[in-house]
Amino acid sequence: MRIATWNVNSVRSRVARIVDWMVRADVDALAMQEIKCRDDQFPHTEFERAGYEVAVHGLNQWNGVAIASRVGIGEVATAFDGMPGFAKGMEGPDQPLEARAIGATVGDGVRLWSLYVPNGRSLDDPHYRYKLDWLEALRAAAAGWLAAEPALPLALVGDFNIAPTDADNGDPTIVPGVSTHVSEPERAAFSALLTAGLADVVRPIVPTGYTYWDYQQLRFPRNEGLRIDFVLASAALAEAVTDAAIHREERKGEAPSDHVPVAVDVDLDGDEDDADRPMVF
DNA sequence: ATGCCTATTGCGAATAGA
Repeated sequence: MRIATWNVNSVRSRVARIVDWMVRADVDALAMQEIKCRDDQFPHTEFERAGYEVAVHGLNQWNGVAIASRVGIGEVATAFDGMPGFAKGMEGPDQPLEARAIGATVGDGVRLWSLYVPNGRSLDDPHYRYKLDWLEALRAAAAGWLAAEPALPLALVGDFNIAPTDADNGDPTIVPGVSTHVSEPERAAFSALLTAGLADVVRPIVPTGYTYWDYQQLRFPRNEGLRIDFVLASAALAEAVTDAAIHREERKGEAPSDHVPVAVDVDLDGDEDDADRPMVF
């Protein structure tokens, strides 16, 4: 089974491009972030015509996540336990939840979460505290799932809005000590996910390369990007990974997202069916 | 060229992104 994650930066503005890629890249299940619409605005027909069922969690024009699958989709959840909310100018525990997480079981029992981690905005913004709290709640939830079922094939995928190492930051405007995405608390929060039993399964196979380039200042032609989109897998899933790719070519051409898809092949039943499927087209 | 920000709301300027 081939699973992928992609911050699409509005599903309505580039639905043809997204579905074309899914078909061309032979993707079985795609986790999307920043769909920027509600379920009733989502372009369901285009996905269905290509053979995908979609579970959507979108509240308004901001954020929004979805999972498209042609290998079944069930047990949909639109938040994880303990997930904090946020509203500008509000403090305290009653802030509304945003559409930043959707979980579903796809294929042969893979528990897939499409995650859009808060940006943080700046180190002194309340959104930054929210980002750290959100990540800690995610860690606690994932630790709970794995404690209950150590052999669970769990995938936490999406836009984590953190460049975990300096090698993941090629953008000269993102400065350690000044900018979000590279601060020590953010990197510690990411590292805590790994300690909780999740592994970045792309980096060992694709050791270099970014997943995001700002639209401004020729960031893509200059290759001044960030690696902030990840596939984090539990041990049971990580050992079944047979290939991975960052689809850099999706940053080219007409009206691209500022992020590119990241895809992983998993072979849970060990039959190596995917061994001869080309990863990049 | 892989090209100089982009999407949404709503009709223009604000918000958000990272």
